[in-house]
Formats: sequence, structure tokens, C-alpha cells
Amino acid sequence: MSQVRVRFAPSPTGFFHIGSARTALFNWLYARHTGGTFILRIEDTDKERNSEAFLNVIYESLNWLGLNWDEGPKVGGSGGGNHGPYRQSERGAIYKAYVDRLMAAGRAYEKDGAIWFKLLGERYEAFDDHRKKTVTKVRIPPVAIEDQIRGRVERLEDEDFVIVRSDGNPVFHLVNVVDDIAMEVTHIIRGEDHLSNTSKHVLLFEGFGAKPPAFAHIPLILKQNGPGKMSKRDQGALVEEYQRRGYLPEALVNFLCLLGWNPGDDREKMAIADIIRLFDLPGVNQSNARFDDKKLAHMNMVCLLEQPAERFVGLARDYLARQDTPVAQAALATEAPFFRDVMLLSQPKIKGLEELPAYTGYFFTEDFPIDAKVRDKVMAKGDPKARLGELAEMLATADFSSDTAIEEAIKALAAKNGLGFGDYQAIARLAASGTNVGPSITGMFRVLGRERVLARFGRFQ
RNA sequence: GCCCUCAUCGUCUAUCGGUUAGGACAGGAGAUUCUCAAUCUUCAAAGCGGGGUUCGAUUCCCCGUGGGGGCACCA
Repeated sequence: MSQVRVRFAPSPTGFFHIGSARTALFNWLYARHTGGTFILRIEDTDKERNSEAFLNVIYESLNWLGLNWDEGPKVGGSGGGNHGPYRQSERGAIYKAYVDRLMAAGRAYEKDGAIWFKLLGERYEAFDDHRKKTVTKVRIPPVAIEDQIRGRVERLEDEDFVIVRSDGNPVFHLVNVVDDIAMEVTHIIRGEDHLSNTSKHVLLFEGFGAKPPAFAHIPLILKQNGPGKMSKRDQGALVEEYQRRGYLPEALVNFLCLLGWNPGDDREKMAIADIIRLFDLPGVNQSNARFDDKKLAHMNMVCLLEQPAERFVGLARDYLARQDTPVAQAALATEAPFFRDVMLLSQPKIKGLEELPAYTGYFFTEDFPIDAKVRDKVMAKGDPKARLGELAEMLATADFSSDTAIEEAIKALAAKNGLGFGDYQAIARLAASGTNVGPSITGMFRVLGRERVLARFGRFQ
């Protein structure tokens, strides 16, 4: 029975946080690394905040990240295992049975309408400074765990605590432990914010006569600016935002892996298969990590550059299809080969798919804007109108079949007039695209085609 | 206030007692190029403080300081 079973247990709040994503990721990696089972369990005991739409946020984010679960909701008919149901809202009877066992064993009692877990030891009264009242304490030895990441951690738990509220609802600590026992979870990989809860959990495991699983508390992700851990309200905290902005899931996954873990050498960009092979719990860092969107953006660019042509064109199409702007509509309405050419011309130049509309807009309409500031700057130097005329005349009969053919033609023209390529470049770009940034003008001309280029030159004032 | 935990460039990190303390992102400079990116070269940038242990500590121990988390009939 050395089969690893790990679980990711989010509660459906309507948001899928970057920190949750990493917790899910580390659990998933460990399961895949060990050939174990990755369980998705929904902690939806808070009925007020629970809804089907909120559940979908979780499913969609996990799916997008590629973190498939072996047991849990939406897996086959029975949840992919015989440990279901996997939503806590459907496990009430199980919790009740476990609490009854505790009561029968004298490890739980009722007080003020709630059910309390009973610590076994000498009792005494003490004044609690924080709560400003006298409480009953219990003398027991501190609870010690051997954390897979932090080593030995000891903490004293010296008060009975509530496990079922007076309204009949079981509390987090109880359901969490009961489910981990019932689902035969072997490793609990969770955020460090739960480290202080672990003593309660261990006591509960023992109260149920169960051997506590291994614990691994991973460091937290701190917000980019300001103090504290990242929370849902922080800029860039939601997974769906990256999905919406056209980030590649493998880029986010790779980035998240590096926040608190590394392969032990200088490798950063890695295939997921390699990460799975190299990942292990003792390799996880102990200190919190600050989120860095610049590094994420860089990782995304690296991934984008690596994409095979057809995949990139597909990604670009998918991204634009979600935009619902005139530019995106126009782009999608063009012939597939033209669309493809434009995207492949842009692939090595952009840092993210979200730059696409602004970067390629002028390819898809004749009604593109002319940047006034750029125009002023370009027109102020030399005699751009004359250069444009010479270029138009030459291009009317030039070979448009390849970038190099166009390049040679322009260079020949420049040489003939005792000028350089640069004397033609700026005005040609401005007339053809309305701006001063973009792919090489030779590529731009080839893709636009002679007719369009000359027409744009002709219209340029 | 109490408890737990962490500590290397601005940021993410490597180093498992002996290194010119390495890499990446961000930043500076340069090269290249038809612009902008990318790319290449290059510069700047770190062991929180104080005690120990040791021939020798970034590395091990203690104290302090600082950061983070937790102290509910929230999850």
C-alpha cells in the first residue's frame, strides 16, 4: 500500500487564485511523479457562497492548466473511484457517522449546542490575554509532525475545539480530516497558511484511530507590491485573467513551478514531462516567493517563440476569436493563407498574443490610422515624399516573391540614388502601416502584396 | 499579545563547511538590423545584525531584527 494519493480541495468561491493553482499543480506533479492518484475534492460546505457556476471556474481553470484529476467530480459516473462523493455538500452522512464514533469513544462532547473535540489530559483554568477571558486548558504534549518540506515542526494544542457548529454544520478541520481518512489520502500538500492547523488535524486523525498522512507545507506566494500574501483582489491574482489575455498555460505552469521549486540547476524553461520527472517534495523551498509578472511575461514569450507555425496560427486565431473587436473580426474574416502569413510574420516579434490586434491591425483594413507623431517625425527628415515616389515606381515592377527579392530591389534603388535602405524604410513603413513599429518592411510588403502596397502609397498624403 | 515559520543581487533562485558566491527576470551600456522586438556581448547588483562551533562559515547552533502565516461555532 505505498500507492500515493493526494488531493486538491478548493472551495468554490467564484475565483481561482494563482496560489490555489500552484497548490493544485504541486499536488498534481507529485501524483504524476510517483504514479499516484490526484483527487479533486470540492469543499462546498458553505452553502451561501456555493453555486454551479463557481464550480465551473475550478473545472475550467484546472483543465486549462492541464491538471487532470483521477478522482473527483466529472470523472466517469462514480467520480473515478470508490471514495466518493467528492463534494462535501454531499457527504453529510459520513461526517455524522464519524462524529458519532467520536462521541461513542468519549472523544467528543456537546456544549452550548456545539460538538467539541476533547483533548485527553489534566484540565486547568487560565486567562487568555488575546480573548480577554478565562478558558479551560488541557495539559498534553505538543504535537510533532515531520513535514516533508520543513522538517520537524512542533506545536502545542491545549484547548478543546469545536468540530460541529451549533447550527449542525461540521467545521473545516473535521470534514478535512474525515475526508482525508475516508479517501485514504497519503500526502497532504497544502499552503503554509495551514501549518498552524496541522496540530488540530493530527489530533483528530489520532482521535479517529487513524495514522496521520505525510504533510508537506509549501511556501506562500506574496503579492507583487506591498505586504502580505497574494489575495484574489490583487492585480494578476486570477488564473482566468491569464487565460483571457492569451497566455499559454504551459508558460503559467512553468512559471508557477519555479516559484518555490527548481530542478537543482540553472534550467528554467522545461517541458512538463521533465518537470514531472524531476519534481519532488524535498526539493520545494521553504521561503515565500514574491510574484513577478515580468518574469511570467518573459516565460510566455519564450513559449510563444517555440510554438510550431500551425500551432501558433491556431492560438492566434483562438485568441482573436474571443476578442469581439472590429480588428479581430476583420482579421478572422480574411483568407486563411493571408491570416497565416500575417501571424507568422508577427510570431517572432510579439511578447504575447494580446499584442496581436494592435500589432497586426493594419494588415486587415485599408482604413488604418496614421500615427500623427510618427508622421511628423518621419516627414521632417530628408525628402520622404520623393523617396516614396521612387519606391512606388520601382515596386510597380519589382519581384514580390520573397523577402530577399524585395530587399535586394530596395537596396539597388537606394544605391542608385546614393542613399541607404534606411532612407526608404521609415516612409515606406509609415505609408504602408501608419506607424513606426512592426515586422520588416520586406516581409510586410510580401504579405500585403504589390497592389495593396502601391494603393497605400498612392493614398498617403 | 501568544504560537508556528522563513531569511543569498530590486525579484525568482543555485551553493548540500573551503567557489573570483553562479543563473534567470527587471535595469544600464554596446553590437546587429529597415523600425520595434528578439538575439549576442557587457556593466551594475546579494550572503540582515551579533554571538558561538570550526583550521575555515552564506552553509551548523543560539540570540536579536525583519518578513510571512496562524490564534473563530471561516475555509
